Amino acid sequence: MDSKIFNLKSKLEVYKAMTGGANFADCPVRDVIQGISGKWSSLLVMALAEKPYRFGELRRLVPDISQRMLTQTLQDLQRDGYVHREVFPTKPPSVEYSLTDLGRSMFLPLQQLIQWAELNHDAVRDARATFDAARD
Amino acid sequence: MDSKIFNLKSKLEVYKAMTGGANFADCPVRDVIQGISGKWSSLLVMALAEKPYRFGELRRLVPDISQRMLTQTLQDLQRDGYVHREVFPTKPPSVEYSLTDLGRSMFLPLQQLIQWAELNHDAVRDARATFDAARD
DNA sequence: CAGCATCCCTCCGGATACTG
DNA sequence: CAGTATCCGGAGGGATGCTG
Repeated sequence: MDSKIFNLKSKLEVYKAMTGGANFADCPVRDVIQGISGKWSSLLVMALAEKPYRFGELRRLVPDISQRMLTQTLQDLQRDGYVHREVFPTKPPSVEYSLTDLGRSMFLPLQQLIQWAELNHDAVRDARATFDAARD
Repeated sequence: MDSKIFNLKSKLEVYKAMTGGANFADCPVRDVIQGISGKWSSLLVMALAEKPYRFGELRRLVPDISQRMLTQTLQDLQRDGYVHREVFPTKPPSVEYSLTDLGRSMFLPLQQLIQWAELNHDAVRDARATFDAARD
């Protein structure tokens, strides 16, 4: 596999590009992956990619998420600019969550990974079982 | 955004497809994302996508990884079938790590995400700064 | 050279109870 | 309805020392 796919010239640059130097927060790849690596993040992005949802709807859509984690994950996604939060001053109030343009553009490559995961999950599971069996 | 992109028909199926029912380990997407969401996983996959490396080479390539985490991450990647480990019975022994076919096929969608991350990392950082500033 | 073992500590995420 | 506040157990990950 050609290193040109990274637009990088040396091993050192591979590392620098990944880490952004020495600072963890400046590493683009890990920073982005971190943002969707939460237990519920990809699930919620996937749901919101379909259409906007309200808080309670998401709660019913994903029954086994705690409301603490739903709140926190949505806040994290909003903080990173993936999700837009709109409050309607009704009584009682309702809040609608939707993907931003940034969120939708991020969902495109994420979707590639999702499709790969659905297609190759069995292979990963098999590899894991084989590895564990060999380790006896 | 059309729900057909998921090959799913209803909200319930969205959830079931993500979770695989009730079992976390059976959820393809989270399971795969989990596998590359470690602090060093994507970094090592990216390095090995360039060419095979030996243990010590990876250590020098990524100076600030502890050898404990290098060992463990490589084992995890090997367990999931992404990485092949080959021991050469020299003295002292040398071990070469390389991507498997499964690892290379997984790297293709991952690369899409990597490219997106490099292009849009600034936007994410800006969104984060704006959000934090507004929260005062 | 390429690991394994041990200690330790932070942070993610679950359970529960309470508000505007 | 849509959150906040608090407590707590377990997993992820760093530092250090030892081995074939």
